[in-house]
Amino acid sequence: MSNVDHPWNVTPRQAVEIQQSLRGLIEREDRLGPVRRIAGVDVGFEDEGRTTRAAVAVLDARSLELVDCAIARRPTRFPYVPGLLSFREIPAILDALARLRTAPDLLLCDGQGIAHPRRLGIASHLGLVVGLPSIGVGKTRLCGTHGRVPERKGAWTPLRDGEEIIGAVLRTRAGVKPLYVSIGHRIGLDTAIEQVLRATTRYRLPETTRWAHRLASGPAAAGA
DNA sequence: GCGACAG
DNA sequence: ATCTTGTCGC
Repeated sequence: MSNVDHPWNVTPRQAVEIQQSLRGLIEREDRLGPVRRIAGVDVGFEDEGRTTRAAVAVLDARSLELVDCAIARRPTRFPYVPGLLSFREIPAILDALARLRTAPDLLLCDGQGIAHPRRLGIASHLGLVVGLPSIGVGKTRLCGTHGRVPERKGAWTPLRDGEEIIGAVLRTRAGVKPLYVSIGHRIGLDTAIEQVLRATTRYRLPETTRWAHRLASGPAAAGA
């Protein structure tokens, strides 16, 4: 479990420096064992943003049934800055992960993986810190360009930044806005797309994300 | 200088 | 992210 350790109580400027020092550690090819349990990770806010609530939902990769979950709250101490999302949300996510009783084999995060200006979006950063394979599943684009995506479910178009392919714009359901899938850590793009589709049933978002989102933004009673 | 800008 | 009801369409 090759973790990485660095401070979280930093300034936006220092955060950028940390990203530059970690980008080279991201592994863009498959390096994962059997994927039996997949986890959805998401964050919500309470008290007008003063409290960050992170949630993790572990699902059986085959049945997509919830097998474990955890929630954690902590005061918000980093602002929302495009490109620095991980510094705002990861601290609370680490608390939630520590509360799990069942370890997941793969992480699906809300937000980008390497489809990021410095190739270290929240999914990549989290995967690196916890030492687990991860995938970035964003609902909207942070950077990169792409052509139109065929309407059929499963169709996708590469997301590019110059000559580099930084992700895939994937249609998880016909007729709705596509998802931005990118390598997080220890997984190749093809496998990432495959895993996202495998976790998606009849909705636009994969079940992992739907579970994590309802746990992170649902009634305050959830998990309290 | 003028946009763009994950959650 | 969050504030918020109804409504158009398959």
